[in-house]
Amino acid sequence: MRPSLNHSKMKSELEVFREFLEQKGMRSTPEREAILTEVFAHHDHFDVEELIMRLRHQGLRISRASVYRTMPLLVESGLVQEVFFEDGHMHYEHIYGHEHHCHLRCLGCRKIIEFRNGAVEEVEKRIGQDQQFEITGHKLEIYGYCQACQEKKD
Amino acid sequence: MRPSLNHSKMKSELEVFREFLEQKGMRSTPEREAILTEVFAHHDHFDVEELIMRLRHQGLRISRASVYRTMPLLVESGLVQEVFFEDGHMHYEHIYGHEHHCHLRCLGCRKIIEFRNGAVEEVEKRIGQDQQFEITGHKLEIYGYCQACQEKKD
DNA sequence: GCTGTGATTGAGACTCGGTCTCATATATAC
DNA sequence: GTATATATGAGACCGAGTCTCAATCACAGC
Ligand SMILES: [Mn+2]
Ligand SMILES: [Mn+2]
Ligand SMILES: [Zn+2]
Ligand SMILES: [Zn+2]
Repeated sequence: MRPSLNHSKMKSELEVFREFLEQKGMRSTPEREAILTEVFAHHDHFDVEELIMRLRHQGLRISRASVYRTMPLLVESGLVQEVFFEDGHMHYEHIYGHEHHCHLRCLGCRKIIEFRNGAVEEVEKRIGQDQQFEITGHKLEIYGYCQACQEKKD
Repeated sequence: MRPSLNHSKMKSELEVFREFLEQKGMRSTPEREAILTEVFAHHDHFDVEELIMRLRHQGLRISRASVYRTMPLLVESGLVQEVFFEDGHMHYEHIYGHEHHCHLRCLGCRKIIEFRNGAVEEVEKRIGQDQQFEITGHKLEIYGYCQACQEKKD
């Protein structure tokens, strides 16, 4: 599942990113735009190493440092989010143009299943009121074993 | 909030840990038990560095390696859980003897508020059925700004 | 279009959380 | 008590991510 929103009247991610950079007094560069493009070229949960490899595969030699420098910008602009920390490094996904979703993770094979659920938004709202917090978001991960991995355990 | 369960007929964490180690063919050692004791001596979200400092403060010189080796055992035994990854390292809390809770985090001052909520358990159960997963747990974090930090932003 | 200037890039040094190695020490079974 | 397999500690090592600095480049102003 990767439900997309109706894109008809949305800005492109490139437009959003350019405006974000401009409004921060930062420059739009070929490196930053190539990274953005590559991030939106795949629908998956990736890490920086994979991203660099994909860029290389496109013939683009963008330095590690630039990729690492760009990730926080993509996150701050709201185009991308950190999904989870696994195997000693962070994993990301692009979110612009997609409905909010949570993750179900198999502890056996590490498969990830995405799901949407309104109840969590309710909880979020109520806790925000209770605690006088201005809520900006949430992350729900459910852990368990997929059917295949349950059978493997016998 | 750190709601405790009724401890009257519960095993102590030390008993649980000893049984866990025995059943894994591992040995109970003064180092492991001192680490366990220190972890249960404070109700907070700590990192390994803090834990080592606390042990030092008790006059105990347990090596970094031993502490790092013991953490996964505490997690695997269900006595402790990883709470979140922040500032480049993992944070933990002891959970044995405490009801499950989730975390509300202020992105301004990094204050953490714990809360309990039954709705998440419902979601967990339903998603497990839908996806044929055997669920073992979940982690819900809500992000936002506490009242003080909202005011600071003006 | 050209220029000037401050932002950006890339190479590689560096940091630091966490792991591994191996010699020494010790818990436990007999 | 002894044997032996497991655990510890010191420090080397690893790898994700950051920092430095010289060279490059985007873009505002002419
Ligand atoms: Mn996802
Ligand atoms: Mn907690
Ligand atoms: Zn699985
Ligand atoms: Zn705050």
